[in-house]
Amino acid sequence: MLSKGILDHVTTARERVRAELTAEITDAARRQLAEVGAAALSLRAVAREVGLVSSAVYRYFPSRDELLTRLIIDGYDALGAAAEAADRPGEAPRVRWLAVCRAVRAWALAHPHEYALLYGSPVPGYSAPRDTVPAASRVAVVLGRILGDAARSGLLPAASGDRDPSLVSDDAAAVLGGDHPAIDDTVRVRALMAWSAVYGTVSFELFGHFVGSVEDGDRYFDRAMTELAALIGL
Amino acid sequence: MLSKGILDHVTTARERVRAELTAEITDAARRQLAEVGAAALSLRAVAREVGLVSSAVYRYFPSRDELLTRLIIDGYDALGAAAEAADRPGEAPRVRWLAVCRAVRAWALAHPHEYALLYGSPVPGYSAPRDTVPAASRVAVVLGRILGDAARSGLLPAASGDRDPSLVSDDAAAVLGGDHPAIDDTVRVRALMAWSAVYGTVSFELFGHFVGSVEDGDRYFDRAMTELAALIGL
DNA sequence: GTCTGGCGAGAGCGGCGCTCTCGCTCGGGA
DNA sequence: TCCCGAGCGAGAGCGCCGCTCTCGCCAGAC
Repeated sequence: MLSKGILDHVTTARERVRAELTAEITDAARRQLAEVGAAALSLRAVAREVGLVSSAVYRYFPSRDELLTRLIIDGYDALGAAAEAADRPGEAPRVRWLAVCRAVRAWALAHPHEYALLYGSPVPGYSAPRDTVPAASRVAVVLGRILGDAARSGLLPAASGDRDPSLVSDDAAAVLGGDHPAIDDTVRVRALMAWSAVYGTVSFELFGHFVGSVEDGDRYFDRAMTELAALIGL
Repeated sequence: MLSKGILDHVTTARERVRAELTAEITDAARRQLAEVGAAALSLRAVAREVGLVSSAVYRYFPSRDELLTRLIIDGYDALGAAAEAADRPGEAPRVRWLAVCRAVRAWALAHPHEYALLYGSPVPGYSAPRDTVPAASRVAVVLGRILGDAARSGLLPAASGDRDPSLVSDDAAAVLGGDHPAIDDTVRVRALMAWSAVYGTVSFELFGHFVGSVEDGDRYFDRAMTELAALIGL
């Protein structure tokens, strides 16, 4: 290890087998997560599943929380990919909105424990929010693009042009449709609110807060999301 | 213990001291919860704080989850009381709506771990949703009463009168303003959606999903809740 | 061909939830 | 007033958990 040369990206045999075992561990952890949830995910059980003694796993993940962080990032990526795949850029904005919302809900219902890990209570003392931001933004980017396309196609009414970075940050404004005369802070607040309302709706259903209030979750969800689409002008 | 007579509600000395120790345990548990969160709440640490050996606590709570269930119910009651106290039945509906929403957010910010216990990921395998329902409904009852008062004061426009118990249950419909020609299923869906949107907004802020997007949480929250009020017609 | 860095195993620490057994004590029935 | 058993707290212990440290080995880098 004298120097870091040009060909360092050529993985050595050691690095390859290490990457493979790391993947094997995260796969086992993901299975555990899906079965018993994040709270009951045990590094020792993961180790048993991959045929290692528990201490050996620490060669690959410095702590249980690091392993969970890995699963969080992977979860955000999977959810983001599902949202991106559900978008149909040619369609009308409200059709696209509903399709993406449905995809988010479907992913959540199919992966309840992973969804809870992403959007439920933060599990450890405080994991690593910074690493997770890019992956976590993917759904927001999809929804923001729908809003921007709607504005560019002239669907949204003219707006006042209010702009206050302390209300909605510049970064978020760029994602939420970008610069367009039909998008001002009122629209951005509505969009942000709609975004969190989607997760509020999915979380309530998944965490049982709709028990006794909503019977047909599918139909309720579609109607709620349609109301939201109307709120942001789609 | 031959019979359960008329004066059984007169607590015996034994029952009184038992109730006192039970309260002491739940108080200690609540302090622990506020400090370290539900995931790290340890029955042994609670026992240490009240000066008991861990096994003695099992005389009062059959398991850690039962203790958590107690804290969940207490939390719902505290939040519900805060919401009820914030309501001002004489004021305009949208003023009342905003006041109650602010109270919910304020309580959540003041008791983040308790809020996470109530509205974050369900902690155990599955606690006891049935016992918690009455306490959990209190906030919804307050918001529903505001909607009903608005309808009775003629603020809401006439509605189509749609009624579909599989979309919104009869129980929920009774809470959400009750029977009134201005309240149909569209309004009920909007109200239910607004309710979950409130928690989506608070949860996003509390769980860090607004980091990088919203700087001034107070102002954002007020504007978002105002948009919601407009959506349900207040 | 050597040798060293990375590896897995093993033992062990403290803490956890929970169980069971054992004496004590004190309140309530006689 | 007495006595006795229900209810109690303590203690030991089981099998988990996360995490640490040490040791011997072996293969891959030079």
